[in-house]
Amino acid sequence: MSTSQAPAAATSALRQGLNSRQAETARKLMEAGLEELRAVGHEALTVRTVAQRAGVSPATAYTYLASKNHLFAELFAEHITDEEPATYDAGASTTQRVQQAARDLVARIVEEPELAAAVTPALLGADPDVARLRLRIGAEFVGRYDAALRDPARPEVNPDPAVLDTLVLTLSGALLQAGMGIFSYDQMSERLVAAVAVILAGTDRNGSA
Amino acid sequence: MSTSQAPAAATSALRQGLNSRQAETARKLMEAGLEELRAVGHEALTVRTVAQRAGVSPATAYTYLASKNHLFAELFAEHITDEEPATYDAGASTTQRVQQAARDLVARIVEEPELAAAVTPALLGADPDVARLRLRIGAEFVGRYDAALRDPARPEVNPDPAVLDTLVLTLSGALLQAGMGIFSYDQMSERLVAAVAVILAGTDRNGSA
DNA sequence: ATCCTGTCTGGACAAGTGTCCAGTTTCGGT
DNA sequence: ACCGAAACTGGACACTTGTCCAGACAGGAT
Repeated sequence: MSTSQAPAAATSALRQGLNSRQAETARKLMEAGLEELRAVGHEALTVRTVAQRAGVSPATAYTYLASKNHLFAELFAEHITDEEPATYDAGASTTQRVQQAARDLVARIVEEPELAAAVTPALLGADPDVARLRLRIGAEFVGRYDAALRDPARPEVNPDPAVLDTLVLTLSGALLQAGMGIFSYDQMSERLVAAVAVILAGTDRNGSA
Repeated sequence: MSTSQAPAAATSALRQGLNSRQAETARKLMEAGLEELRAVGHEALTVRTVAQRAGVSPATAYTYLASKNHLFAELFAEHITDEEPATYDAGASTTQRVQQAARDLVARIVEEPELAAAVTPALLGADPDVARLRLRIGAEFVGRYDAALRDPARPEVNPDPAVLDTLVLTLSGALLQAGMGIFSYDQMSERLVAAVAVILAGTDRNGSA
């Protein structure tokens, strides 16, 4: 009865309601997780090896990380979120802006190829921790395309939701197909840029390839 | 030295180069797999429970099924492939034909919701068996959209590959998002139909919403 | 009827995953 | 300097997954 293992909520928010000591442990685990991922890939990585690299016992690691998948989702969400928003050339057409957004996003993802490979299966899990992160990641995608779709001259008018949905669907699809190895993450960029051109061909009238 | 466990290739084609006895065992396993999937869902299903339901030892099951994921991929490929090709109304626009194709595909998928939920994560695995099936499934998707895109009056002219790619990306994306629980498989149909309208808005000139 | 080839069985096995708990360390407050 | 609460440790645990092998079994050819 002298312990209370779980920080804050039992299986929740890695970065919420942690005191400084816990925050430090969590940070070490995240960093070790990314290093381990780069070093051995997502297949070989286990929560225990991450714990070891972080200089922490497996039991401790499990109080912060519900699972391997949770770690991957957390790392990916952080990676994709930690980027300054793009600024678009004033003269760019909608198509050009959205294509830029797609390229930026893919570039960011490709920076950590192992993470990209790890996250797609991870996000499909049923863990509540993962579910929360899925929403955050999805929101980030929507936010980026939404921003790119807005006319710089009139940023208050909302983009067509059907177009936005379709763009996000192609992005998810590209992520899935790259995750499956149907095409490389390098080719992903071209595919998405082409898809953007197709999708906006009916809407945007000055800039589709 | 008295055995040769693996049928044909060590870890390959479930339906190729099997003699009648093996084919019978394989069939029993596939049927039992689908029943088990319906009964307990893909989380609880294990190769061992499928073996038991099929009246076969676990060791035998493992000579046909490399893994749970392999089973799911095999079942899904069979399910999606075993359907008579749609016929389209002669007067239908390209958009209408493609929307019909999307609806048919989703309808087919929704027939076995547990299978749909199981297959998305399964297809992301690295097993060679799964990789083979991924290609077959992908080809089926492409084939259906390709057929729907062709003008019934001039079926020999190939559809724009960029449009075809984009359609397949949205389909994969919808599958992924439904697999993640972002929307239900019921909503999937609407989303895809809307996406088709957006994608073909620039191309097809008589039938987009 | 017998043999031979190949399929199937039963059970043991190693490896990995997440849980649990009793005990130790750390650190802030008094 | 001490005390108590909270974080961490080490190790055992139950469970699942896929592999392996020696032997039992069936079915067709001779």
